[in-house]
Amino acid sequence: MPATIRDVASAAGVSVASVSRAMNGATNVLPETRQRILDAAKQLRFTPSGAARSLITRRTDTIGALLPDLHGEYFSELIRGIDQAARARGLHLLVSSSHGNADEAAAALRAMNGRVDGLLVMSPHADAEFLSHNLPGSLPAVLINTMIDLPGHAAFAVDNFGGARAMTRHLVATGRKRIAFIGGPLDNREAQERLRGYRAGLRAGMRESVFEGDFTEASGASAGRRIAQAKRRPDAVFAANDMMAIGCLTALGEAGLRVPDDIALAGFDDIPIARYVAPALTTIRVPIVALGTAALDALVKAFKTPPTPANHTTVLPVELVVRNSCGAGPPARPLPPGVPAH
Amino acid sequence: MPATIRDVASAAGVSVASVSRAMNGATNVLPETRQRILDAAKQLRFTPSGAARSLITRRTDTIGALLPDLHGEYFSELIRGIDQAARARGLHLLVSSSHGNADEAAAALRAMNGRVDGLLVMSPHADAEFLSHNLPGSLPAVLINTMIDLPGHAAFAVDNFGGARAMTRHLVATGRKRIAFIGGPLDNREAQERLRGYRAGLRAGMRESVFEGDFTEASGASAGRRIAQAKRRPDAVFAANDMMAIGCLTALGEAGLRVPDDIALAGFDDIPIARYVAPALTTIRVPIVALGTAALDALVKAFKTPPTPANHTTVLPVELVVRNSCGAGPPARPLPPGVPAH
DNA sequence: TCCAATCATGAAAACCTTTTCATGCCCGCC
DNA sequence: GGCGGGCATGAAAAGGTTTTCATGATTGGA
Repeated sequence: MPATIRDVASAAGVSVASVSRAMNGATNVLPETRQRILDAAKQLRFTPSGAARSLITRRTDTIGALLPDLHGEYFSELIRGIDQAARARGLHLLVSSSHGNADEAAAALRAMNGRVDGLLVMSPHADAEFLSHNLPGSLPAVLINTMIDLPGHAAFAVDNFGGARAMTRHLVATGRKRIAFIGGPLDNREAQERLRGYRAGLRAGMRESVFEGDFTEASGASAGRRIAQAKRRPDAVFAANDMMAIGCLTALGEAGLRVPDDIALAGFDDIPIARYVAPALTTIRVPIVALGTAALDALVKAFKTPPTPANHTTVLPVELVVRNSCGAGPPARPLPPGVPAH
Repeated sequence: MPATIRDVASAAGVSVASVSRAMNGATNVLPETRQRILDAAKQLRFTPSGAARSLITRRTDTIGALLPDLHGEYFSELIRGIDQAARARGLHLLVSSSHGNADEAAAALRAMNGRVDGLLVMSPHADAEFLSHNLPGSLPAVLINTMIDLPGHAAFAVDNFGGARAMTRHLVATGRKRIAFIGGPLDNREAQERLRGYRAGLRAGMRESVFEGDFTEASGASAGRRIAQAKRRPDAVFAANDMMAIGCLTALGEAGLRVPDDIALAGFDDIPIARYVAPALTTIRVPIVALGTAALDALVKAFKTPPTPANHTTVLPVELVVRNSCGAGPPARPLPPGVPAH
């Protein structure tokens, strides 16, 4: 039985309208009356109900984020970007994660209606039809990391194809002959693009060699073990994301292979941890934080100007970051501490 | 202008009550009527307004989490634990982060009222008075990582003192003579406890040596530089959290010091990255994920049984994890890949 | 001195849903 | 054949706030 605005009104001997005015800082209330109201409110520990308020206001000051997952360095960074931009605008964040199947995702989408002013959707396996069916009508939404063209919705993605091609070409250019690829989930659009980039980056005549993975460290380790035992062992491994590369790194080390001397290794994403592993991971830098802030900014913009029927999908550029794991790293880099100078 | 329940009702030629019943799966509606209603709802893309619904229902199926920050490995893990438990119960997560000052935190707390069924509060600098003043009355709340005793609220914390003491004792036991400590923010309760534990772990006669830090990697690096140049250089550094230890590791390496040969290094938290740095970081394992799930579980329990006036604060045990950065790591551990066997 | 205008305040509608209670129908049973 | 009971449905209240409109008082000017 929390105190309501009525309780405050009767305690202060005024009408609910005056309480509302006083609480919201309207000017047209006598200073003396306002003080009486504020005192009563404090005494009763009154806090306006967000539900009631946003029912009438039609504003929640909250944006919803539908993400495939909430943990791990990638999403941590993404949320950081979103949160940063949201806080700058005084918006709250309602997060919803991990929708294995479409029904769950649809339910989550529905549950958001009326609790948020807009939606940030990153759903790697959702297609255009699913979204256009399940996105609550008239709720602004911005799509993240999907190549879907959904008229009326802004979308942001990173250049997965270009990045993977650049990395593959880099490995080719540094003399690697047999480049293996550890892929992501088959139904994941980003993973598909990266695989496509890998293929495009191979030199004519090179044989592709794709190992299965699912973006987890464990799957990278498993692929790494298979790679270490391959009859004709690759001299380079390109993992579709950093976590798999790190798993692979461990597995290769345990198999007695030296990175990068025996085998080069590269990842994708440039999550913070990539700099810290030994050897430091060559990877493709994805502007994860910027992705989050850009998406939120676009969403806020959509609040003001109703989205044009033409969709606008922005592809953020990525960047090749060469470190030591591919053998082409800057020799000037100081040795990792703890490693004998030898 | 989203469709409301009224639109659906008139489209299907029934009353709003029937629509509500049909949408919520009540049994007492004729199959034929239900189908007509569901069709109309789908056609109009009707989604019930969460605000209106939770206004009358007095349930939001959402829990609010007030955290000091959202990014970084520590919070990523914490959120993971919370999200895991929340999803298992079909609850949503409204997160709010980074409240530099008390006013912001109070505002965030107020904004949650009426939008959540319960609160998870981790606010390292909030004291009991602040909380008892600003926690919306009658909203169940669970406190995380605070030693505050707030009657009627469950609280969870980790054994910061015991962990820090154990680590210090371990360094002492492995023969370190001059152990420096890099502290966290002065107003942070956890940091205070860890400092206290460090002091308690030193052997009588050992001089304490505390360097300033703020839990960030940069502050750890800065402390590391000062340590490397100290006139009587410590032979061990115990950082109050892993990120500072990692910053320190880099700084020590750049100063030409070898870890652990020249100087031992230890952290606190055992965030995932601690295993990957070279040398792997000796640290205190904090059950971060368990902390999150336990807190959420306790909150859900508080929904059912009104909290007893007696408060119940649970201290989770921590564990010493010895790796290579303190020179006492298991020699059996395979060399990090890429490091010449030498 | 009177009228108009300004201003603080209150009454009530509106937001959208759930739920209780009433109504009317049909069926089965005595 | 009449009556009670079960059942589908509708009308209306409730939930807590904001906001519009009306009201009454006070002030300033003519």
